[in-house]
Amino acid sequence: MGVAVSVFLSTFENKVDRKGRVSVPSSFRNVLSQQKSTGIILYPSFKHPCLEGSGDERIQEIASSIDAIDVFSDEAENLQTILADAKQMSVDSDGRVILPPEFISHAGIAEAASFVGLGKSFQIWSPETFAKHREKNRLRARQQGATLRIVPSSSERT
Amino acid sequence: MGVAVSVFLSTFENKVDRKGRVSVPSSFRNVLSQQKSTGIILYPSFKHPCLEGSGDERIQEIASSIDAIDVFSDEAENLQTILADAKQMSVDSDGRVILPPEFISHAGIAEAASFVGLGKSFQIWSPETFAKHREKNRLRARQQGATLRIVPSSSERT
DNA sequence: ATATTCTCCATAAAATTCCATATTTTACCT
DNA sequence: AGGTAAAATATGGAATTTTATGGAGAATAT
Repeated sequence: MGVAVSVFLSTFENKVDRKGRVSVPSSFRNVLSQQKSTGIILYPSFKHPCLEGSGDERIQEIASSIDAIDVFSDEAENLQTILADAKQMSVDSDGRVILPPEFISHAGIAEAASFVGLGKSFQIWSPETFAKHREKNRLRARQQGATLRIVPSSSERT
Repeated sequence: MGVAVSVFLSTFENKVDRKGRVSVPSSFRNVLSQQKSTGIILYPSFKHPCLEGSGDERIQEIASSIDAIDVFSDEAENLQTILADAKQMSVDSDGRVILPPEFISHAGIAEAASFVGLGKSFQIWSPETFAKHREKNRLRARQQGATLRIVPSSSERT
């Protein structure tokens, strides 16, 4: 396996069996193991009908972010909601996770699930729903294209 | 091989076999290895029917850029679209990459692919499509009188 | 005991590595 | 400069490994 970049990248569609099992894309598993994550954290997105996922160190960052902001702000409540709804899922020896029923219905997932890489985190969508979402985004990105401002990373990595 | 320049330069046309494999021009591979890239990042262009390519440190920059801005902004989602569509492809021991089916159809590639050097990055086109694109660009440049301001690159990374 | 969850195994499909060869480029020698 | 040998490149195909996925059996809890 090529020495994968340490970010969640690209989109993969995998089947969900009747037990709610679905394979985590192998490249995602590589990122997770590089992050030394034992499992993955999942929580329903409050902006979209999808699930947000990440290695378990990411949730630490979210937790710290809460302390850094006004306790009674909307943002604080949003973040607290994340923690309240988040679940730690284990990845089995075959590289699969089990999506809990609440999560499946929140994302409207049926036969299959799309794992969407977003860098430091990823999302899980119903493939059909994601297709629409992606179209919308691509259209807007094309119009705003010029605003894709890339920060020249001055030495990332640890 | 001449003292390799550190930018992607010139245009090369190579054949695509039925598995989607295509040789990366050797001069491009030199640039990549100089950047210490293990593979290349590819994603479909917003603007054109072609693929954008670069060394894989670029994706690191995009991922960091997302963290630098408001997570829920349009801009963040624009950048995320790139990550969701991007793929890291490894260059095999024979210097080839595999173009995934979605990419091939986005660029309308069939028998062959043109690698077009753009300096810091490159594009991959269907040769026929690129020929037309090139003509159009030439024409417009002639009409508008292309101007180019050179930025005196003060120490261009190592 | 029964239902639910977790492990383990089997297989098909897909991706990756390896090998062979033709063509081109570069180096070297006379 | 010309010619030849050596190296590098591009390209096709085969073999091997990895991944995804379905199902059966073991463990656990109710």
